[in-house]
Amino acid sequence: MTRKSGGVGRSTIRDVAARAGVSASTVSRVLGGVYPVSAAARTRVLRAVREMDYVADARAKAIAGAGTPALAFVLEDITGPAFAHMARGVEREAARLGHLCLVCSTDGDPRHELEFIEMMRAQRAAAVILVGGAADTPAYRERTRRIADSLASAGSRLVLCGRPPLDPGAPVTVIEYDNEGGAHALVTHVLAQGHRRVLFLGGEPDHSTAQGRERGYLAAHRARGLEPDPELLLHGDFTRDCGHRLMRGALEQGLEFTAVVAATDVVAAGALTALHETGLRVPGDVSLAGYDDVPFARDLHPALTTVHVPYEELGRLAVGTALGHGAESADVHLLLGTHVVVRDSVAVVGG
Amino acid sequence: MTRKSGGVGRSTIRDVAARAGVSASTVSRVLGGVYPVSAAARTRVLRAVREMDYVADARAKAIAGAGTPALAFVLEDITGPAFAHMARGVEREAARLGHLCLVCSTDGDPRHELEFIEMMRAQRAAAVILVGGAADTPAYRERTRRIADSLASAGSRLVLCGRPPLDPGAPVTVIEYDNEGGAHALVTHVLAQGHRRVLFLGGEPDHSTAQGRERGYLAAHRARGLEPDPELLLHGDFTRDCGHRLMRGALEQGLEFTAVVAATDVVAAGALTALHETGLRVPGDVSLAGYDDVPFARDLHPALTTVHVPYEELGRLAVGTALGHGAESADVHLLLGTHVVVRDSVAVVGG
DNA sequence: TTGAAAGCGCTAACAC
DNA sequence: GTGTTAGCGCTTTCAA
Repeated sequence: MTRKSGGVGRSTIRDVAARAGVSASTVSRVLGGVYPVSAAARTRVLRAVREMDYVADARAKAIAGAGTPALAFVLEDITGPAFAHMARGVEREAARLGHLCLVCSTDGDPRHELEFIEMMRAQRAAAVILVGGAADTPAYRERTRRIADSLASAGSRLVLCGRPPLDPGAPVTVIEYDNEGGAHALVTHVLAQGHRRVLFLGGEPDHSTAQGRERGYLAAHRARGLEPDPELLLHGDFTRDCGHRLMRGALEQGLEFTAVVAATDVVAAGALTALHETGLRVPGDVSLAGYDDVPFARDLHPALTTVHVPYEELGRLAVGTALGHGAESADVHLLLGTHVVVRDSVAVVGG
Repeated sequence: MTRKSGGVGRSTIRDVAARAGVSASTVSRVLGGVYPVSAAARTRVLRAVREMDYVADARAKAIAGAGTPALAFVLEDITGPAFAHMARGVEREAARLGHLCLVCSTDGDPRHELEFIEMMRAQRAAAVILVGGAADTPAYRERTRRIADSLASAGSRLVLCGRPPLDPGAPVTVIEYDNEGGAHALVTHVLAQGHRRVLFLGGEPDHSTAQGRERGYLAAHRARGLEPDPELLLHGDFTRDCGHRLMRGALEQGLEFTAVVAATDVVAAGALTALHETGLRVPGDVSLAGYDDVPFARDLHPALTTVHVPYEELGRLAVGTALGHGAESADVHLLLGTHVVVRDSVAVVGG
């Protein structure tokens, strides 16, 4: 007796069939809503379904070739505001398209990342979306390329969302945003206020996001015929504490500067507090700018001048493009624009 | 010819078996790592697996009774800092225990919630975790009770994380934190600074979280023999804009108060900006407190006095307790403590 | 319109 | 040790 009869334990399509006095195929057809079924049978089946509170096992369905595959996304830390917004974009678009979402946090450990990707591959996810920047090294490219191939050969697809692209030919969808352009515009704005010694604060030096923004910082200087003092580049990570620590350090060392551009708004928040603690006025004594335009940026005091990044849109597009085409379609590479949001934390130098 | 031979499309355990010159069972045994297999066979199998980049289909595994079921969590909006921290707790603990996580955002719409829960039930998730407060109405209790029963009868389990509990006897795990106690302590602290007209700002009036905090606000007053003016209770929602709008409104109307306690830190952030815009000094002219102790609270200016809630722990416990026991185990109900974090935004009245 | 039967990819009980 | 066989819960031919 393999049949489980009682109320406990999920009921199967055969239980429903028995109760409705039809065959399993008929139940399947009713639930699928496709094939012709007599009104009488349909009614009896639906009643049985309701009475038993039956839901078809999605995994069995999937294995039998029906059902919509899940979407997977992997990020570093869901509590980061930028990550969270990309996640929201992914999640919303997936829901709109009827897909379930699998999610994993790596805490920045590439080994976890690999493990997770294996799991998602085992789940036969329609696509695996890697969210957020990474160290853009040869090792990264090789490892990620291998993941892309492996996913592709399993009928799935890799999507890089806000992450360094791979060498041409890799079966991958890339949705980026313009770190360099945004930083260029922002720093240009700062320089236009007369600042000449602008600190660049935070960000891991080999991280693609930090590098892009730093390139913009440099380019903006050079476009004005300026060559920034290398001492003004202070690296660390992307945390609030890093911004705080670096800022204090710079102040205590007596480093000279009139403005600071932080790698992210979160870093800027820490820096701002350090500035306040030192008794410096922003932007009276020193100007400060961030990057990301996270929600709390406008409630800092002064409201933070920053660069807006369409994070949610990024996530949405990642899903849309990944699902929108078969494996042989052209490999999409999108670059979304950013723009400066001028608020109150940057002022004319000496003003 | 049902066998797909080429490189495209996932390969099956039988493909691996054929390549290694063994039966499918042997492959299964090698991969499962349990049964005795000859070294020779094991080697050949592992080589084939590597060469074909094979990963067993987790869904087929699951359906055959092996594999670890996924965990599901449903929240309103992943970009809310409090939600995000609970999500992190859930996700980390799930990962530690080897479970995958399914995630859904409802945008606060109970219909979406129901839809999602159906999907998770179809996935045969080990547990469905509902994250975040809700309107605690009879309809809520009934609906949620039905969900709990339905999940239980399918061998899954409902977990309420930071959400109103159900009537006794419901097959549900509840992990709450002390909204009322935290608010009581916070408001007591504010009153101790001599404030007598304390605004309570934001939060949907029928939302369990807001209600709990409001109860604490009231209780703290009454414990001092004070009866707060009903006019000082300003309802809305949990957004930054609500805090901003409500605060401006109160100021423009000339409502009298010397301190404001916001329903959340996010609401407090909006209120703080409104205060600044009006030229009022905090805490010189008016004191301000929040609730949640989100990361940006200490980078507001002045740093925000608030109530710390162990959100991540909440999520972690939700997973742990849900998975830790069979269906017939005692129905856990935990209430986690909170504590006031005194920073700089509340001062002695008139100080 | 319907049921029986085969099959999806995997595991596990049962021989050999 | 290893292969054969019989499921897991579902969909989908194929006949009837």
